[in-house]
Amino acid sequence: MSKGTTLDRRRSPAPRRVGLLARRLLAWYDRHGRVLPWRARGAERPEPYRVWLSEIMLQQTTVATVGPYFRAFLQRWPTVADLAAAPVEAVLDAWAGLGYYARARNMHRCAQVIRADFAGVFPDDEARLRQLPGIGPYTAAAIAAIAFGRRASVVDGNVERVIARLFAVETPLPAAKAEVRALAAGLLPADSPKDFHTDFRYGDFAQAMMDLGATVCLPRGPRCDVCPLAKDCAGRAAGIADTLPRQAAKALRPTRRGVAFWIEGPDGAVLLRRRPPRGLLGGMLELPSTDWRETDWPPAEARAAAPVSADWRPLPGVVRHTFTHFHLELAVWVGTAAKGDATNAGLWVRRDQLGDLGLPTLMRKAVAHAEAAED
DNA sequence: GACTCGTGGCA
DNA sequence: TTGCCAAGAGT
Repeated sequence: MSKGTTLDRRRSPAPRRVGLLARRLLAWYDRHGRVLPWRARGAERPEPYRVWLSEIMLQQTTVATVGPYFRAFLQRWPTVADLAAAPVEAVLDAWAGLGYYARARNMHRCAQVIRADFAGVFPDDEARLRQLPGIGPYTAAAIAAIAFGRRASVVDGNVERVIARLFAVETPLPAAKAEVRALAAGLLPADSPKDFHTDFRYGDFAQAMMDLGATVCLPRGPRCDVCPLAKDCAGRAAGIADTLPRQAAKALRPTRRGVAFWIEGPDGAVLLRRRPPRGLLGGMLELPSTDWRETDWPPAEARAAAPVSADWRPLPGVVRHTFTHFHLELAVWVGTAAKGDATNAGLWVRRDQLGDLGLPTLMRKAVAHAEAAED
């Protein structure tokens, strides 16, 4: 391949080249695109509800993790109206373990807006989708393209990586985001007279870009030998593809500490409570706990923070869990209380029902820690 | 722009 | 063990 044929980040490729590149990518997608539970087969378009549900779940979450949750939600709430009618606590409990719980709260609000303001029908354009709770730039574009065939530039983490390599963008993220978005938009074939009812498969193009990033243009060890865009790739030509995209240095994660209370009632039930509706693990069930802070908890201070008074027995060891921006070391104290002592402190749950409750992963670890110590 | 916000898999 | 990363959004 002669020099000067790769893509140049300083200017958009010519329209003819855009069209050829896009069709080459679609041809690759038709052969190598993944079969996924929410993806329509052949030329049909998937239901907007399925696309929306999957896209919310897939935010910062792997395909393998989402699969079982997607199927469970679809079975339990087959339509957006069913989801809107559910109590938000039921949605949160079904979401337990998936993480980023604001997604579930916003998704539920979104369903209610769709029902109340849109007669239960998803809007079919990017701008109106963007106004809905939990739907940001990426998800609005993805739904518009995949569910409605609209011309929309869909840029997720995969596409950022593909674009940064394809155009050899050496500016570190996140500063490079605007440039990457513009370059990605430049790869969409030109507008047809109207921006829909065209022949071009904008939805498949978006999914092709993401599949390419997920299966070929890998974060480490890109498989340029099987990439349909290799001969266009400026990063590969420069020998720097595997070093892109560059990333700004990330902050260190501090360690926070707390004490969780395993409180048994006289009949062996355990006291749980629901966390405040916003913030970390917002709206989720938990073992009652002190705040989580970087300094230690002297026993007297932890006792004062407990929801009931009891003759506490600290368990050996700690539960370790890492969140996005801090590590947590959670000690567990065991005590007993009369149910009357804990009025309004939470809800009593039988031990054999703890497994069905929809606890976030940290709390599952804490429960396991306490139960292991009881044996 | 900088933070906040989960979890599991992998090198 | 540690850090990185994954179909980002809200504030």
